[in-house]
Amino acid sequence: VAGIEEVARRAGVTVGIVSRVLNGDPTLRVRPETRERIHAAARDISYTPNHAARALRRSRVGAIGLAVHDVTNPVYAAIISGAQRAASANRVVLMLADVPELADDSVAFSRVVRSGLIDGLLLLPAGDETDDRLVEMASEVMPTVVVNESSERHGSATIDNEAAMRLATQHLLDLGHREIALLELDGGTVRANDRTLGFRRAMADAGVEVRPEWVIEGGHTVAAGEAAAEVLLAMDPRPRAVAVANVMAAMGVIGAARRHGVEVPSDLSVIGFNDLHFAELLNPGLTVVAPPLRELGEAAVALLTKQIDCGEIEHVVVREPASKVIVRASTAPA
Amino acid sequence: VAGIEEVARRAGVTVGIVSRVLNGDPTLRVRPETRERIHAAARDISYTPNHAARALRRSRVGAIGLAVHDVTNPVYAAIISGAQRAASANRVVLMLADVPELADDSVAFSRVVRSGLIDGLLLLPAGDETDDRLVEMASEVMPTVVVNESSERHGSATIDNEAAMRLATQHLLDLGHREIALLELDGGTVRANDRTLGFRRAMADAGVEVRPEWVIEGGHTVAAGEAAAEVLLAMDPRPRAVAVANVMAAMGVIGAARRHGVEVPSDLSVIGFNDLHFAELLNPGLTVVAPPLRELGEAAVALLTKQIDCGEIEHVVVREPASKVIVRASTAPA
DNA sequence: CTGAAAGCGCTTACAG
DNA sequence: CTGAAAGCGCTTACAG
Repeated sequence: VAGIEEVARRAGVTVGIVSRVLNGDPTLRVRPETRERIHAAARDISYTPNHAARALRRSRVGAIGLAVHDVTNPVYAAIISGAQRAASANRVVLMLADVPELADDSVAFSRVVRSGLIDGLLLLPAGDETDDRLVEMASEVMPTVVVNESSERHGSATIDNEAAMRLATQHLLDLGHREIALLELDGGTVRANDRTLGFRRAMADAGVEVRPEWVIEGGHTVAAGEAAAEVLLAMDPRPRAVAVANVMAAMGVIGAARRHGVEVPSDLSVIGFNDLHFAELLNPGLTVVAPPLRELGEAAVALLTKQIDCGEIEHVVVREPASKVIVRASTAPA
Repeated sequence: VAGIEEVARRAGVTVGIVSRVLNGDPTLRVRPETRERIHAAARDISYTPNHAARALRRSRVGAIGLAVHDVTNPVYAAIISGAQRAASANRVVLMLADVPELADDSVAFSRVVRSGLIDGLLLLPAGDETDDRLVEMASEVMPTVVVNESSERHGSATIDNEAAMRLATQHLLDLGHREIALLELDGGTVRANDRTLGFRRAMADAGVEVRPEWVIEGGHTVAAGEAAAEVLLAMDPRPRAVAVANVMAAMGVIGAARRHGVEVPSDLSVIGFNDLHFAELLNPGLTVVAPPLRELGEAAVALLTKQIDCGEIEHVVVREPASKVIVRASTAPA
């Protein structure tokens, strides 16, 4: 792997000139001919600047980290893929990291965050205290932005959770439902509150009463959703529709309903929050409200890049494209 | 972020000594007292060696790349998570990359592969020509190992596809099935052949005839599996069980069966290849043969690390733990 | 036992 | 218009 020295030798100039030509230094005046020779030489040997050397000199690496709780969680897929796309477009490399590992293993934290391996960190919190610890630790050392959750003191990129949940609820209302339950998101996060708020607003706007006992915590796992659904299905009277603030929990609801002999959607309509690439393949296919998660991932990268460049902490709410309801088979008219 | 200079200043020694003490240079003799002062100083300021400086000096980065076609493909989840775990254990950073991007965008390829950003590359081929191109390009520049597919000329880590498929087929045979079809994997890869071979071996060993028209290509997507199932279900006579060499295709089979009014499992037993975290949640829950994919990811990292260290190309087949059939609701006695 | 110095491959003021 | 040189933060032969 030949270096800049070799390019300089071939072009008959010094390495300084090569560097400035290849980096497009505007203050540099060279004859077009020299410039051409340099480009040709670089092309000939497929010259690629050494990453480490450049990073060391510039004290800027061209890489950002994305810390998630579980790479394999399908809910993160769209965000990760949006972030990856934006990173590529910005000529920045994206590195996946593990939140629990980073938070609990100080060697791992040092290696990834303190060593200058990355210029900034994107953090996708799940809602437990590990997240808070990590974001505090990281933000002391480098630009950090929280993704999918609001944050006062740190940069943050979110979707409009309230609007999305209002939309989901509206879908049930539009189908003629009035006996609607809510399975709230757990974790006490801002997004959990916003989703509950969206539900209540939609219900209030439609003049439909919210029965307090029909608003319970549904968690963010299949098991938690199942457990919550058990409670709901044992009630009398029982709701005829349920808005679930998390898609995993919504899957759990369908499973519990099946076991209870409750038909979805004829006995119970279910709508989840966030789309999944396999939502269509469930039985029944799961109706969801799909917020712009891919765009959220993209926006988060843009925000972090900006924060790395300018140092200013900003907050962004991604509203484009608007969330939309993807109607599948788990919801039906009342 | 303080550097080695600061540690040296605090400990009252030169940076050379600090470096050698902290890196555990065995040829170095220092008084325990000095050693202790150095460690204390490093601890005090939470000294972390600068990644770029160290990489530049050592010409060894401590990072490896993992190129996949689609980060969000749930089939890769277990492999990725195994690789991530092994990377952490080896104090190596894992970077996710996109196969098509790397193969088709020479700037991206240079930035990731030729710049010394990573020490080696893991490649998870999907079976198209992009993979071949990328593995050729990459292996010329750095240690490269192919994951989940055999390769003569490059390092490779695979599972025992034949044994796994034999197991899947055996499960159907054990249930008393004789009219068994096979949906082959597409792509003409070694693993595709091995899976087909496993099916044929199991059938031969059981003395059950394989009907040629019941062996067709099922692809590796839901849509392809559906299409293949349509063909199968239109046949007369029609198979009562089907072994599918890919799990996405198996999901497609279930969908197609449902639309045709063919009950799974009472009219048709279906077993897929590879587990999915949501296989349980499908309806019916999908029976699969689950090879040790997480261990495959781990082994791949180990192999690449070794290849980076010693330069020798090796091949490994991961057989521990053995593949196992996870019985769910999509298979039933004949 | 410890220090001084070269050098990894770049970028960028500073001279000419 | 172009060259020579310093320096980013480390590691490691080489001297003392």
